[in-house]
Amino acid sequence: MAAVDLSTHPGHLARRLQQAHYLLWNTMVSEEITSPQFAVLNALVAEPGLDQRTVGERVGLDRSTIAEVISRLGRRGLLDKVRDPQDGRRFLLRLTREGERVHRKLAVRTARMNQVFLGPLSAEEQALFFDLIRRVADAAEGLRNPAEPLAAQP
Amino acid sequence: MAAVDLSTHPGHLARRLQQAHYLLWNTMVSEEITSPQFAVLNALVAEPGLDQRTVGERVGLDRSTIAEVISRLGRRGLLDKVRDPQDGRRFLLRLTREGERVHRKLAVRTARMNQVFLGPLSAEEQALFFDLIRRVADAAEGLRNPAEPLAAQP
DNA sequence: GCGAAATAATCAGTGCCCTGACTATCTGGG
DNA sequence: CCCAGATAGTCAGGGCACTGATTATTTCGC
Repeated sequence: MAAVDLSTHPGHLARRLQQAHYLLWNTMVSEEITSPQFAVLNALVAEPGLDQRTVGERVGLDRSTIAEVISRLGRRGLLDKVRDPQDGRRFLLRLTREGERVHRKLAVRTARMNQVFLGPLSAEEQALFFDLIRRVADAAEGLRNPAEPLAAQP
Repeated sequence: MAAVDLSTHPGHLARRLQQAHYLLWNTMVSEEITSPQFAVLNALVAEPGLDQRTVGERVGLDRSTIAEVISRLGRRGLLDKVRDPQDGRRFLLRLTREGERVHRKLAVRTARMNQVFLGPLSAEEQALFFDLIRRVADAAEGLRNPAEPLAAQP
């Protein structure tokens, strides 16, 4: 028997972490608006008028997924989509009043949820938690992107 | 503007971590077999003859999701499903020869991938990484499960 | 023995996530 | 000016993940 211990597999742990977060979000934040949807609302609060692709970049979603998320937010009346008059390929996105209201409400609840979620860790451990995950995720993303050269030699 | 910094939101980080892992898995381990599917193969190498629900428990998947994953592995001929003669509700699961072969092959590649994925961290940091994530995930799961009493008073 | 509660699995429905193919639009070189 | 290449968005297809409802089987209480 050559079975492996999954508790030392970062992918398995990442999946479990995300599932645990999903459940807590559902009970403490919202059953309607998901965490990725909130991330999109948040990006548009920070930078109103972004186009779809750029929002996806900001929150880390590919073009297909961001299209679905935005369509759902649009159906709920939380954002408006208008053609960019300067560039007919783009849609410019902007929150509605209701979208801003929902963002404010959920921002408060999200902060509370994060406290509960990270409750088992001390303040220093929380900082470490962020740092370690961020470094691993950034490095893995860097492996995909061709590592843009500092000065391109023509 | 009341936008929030997502890089201090554990849920957002967990999602990014999982996405990064997904991409690396795809390039370094397999495009056919996914990480959850490997987890199921691994559980059945450790304990052949488990039923569906128990496999789900071992790898952390609910009854619906585990059914899909098992159906896909069955279609690929990696496991067999037979009715439990003792209990007609259950299906007993067992890897085929091919299933065992695939598990062995992927176990090697997975170990290599984990080294690359965790490469940015020192050995102590890796241990910390596992510990912190596990504690957060365990605590959050515990919030759902009613915390079984040590001695049930009848 | 028999009917009610519990359990294993399935199904329908929703949402996230990716890839690869396609359409529409824009931009730049000849 | 016009077409080739780049870019924004959509669509089809596959897989993961959850809830709530349903079906089949077992088990427990009487």
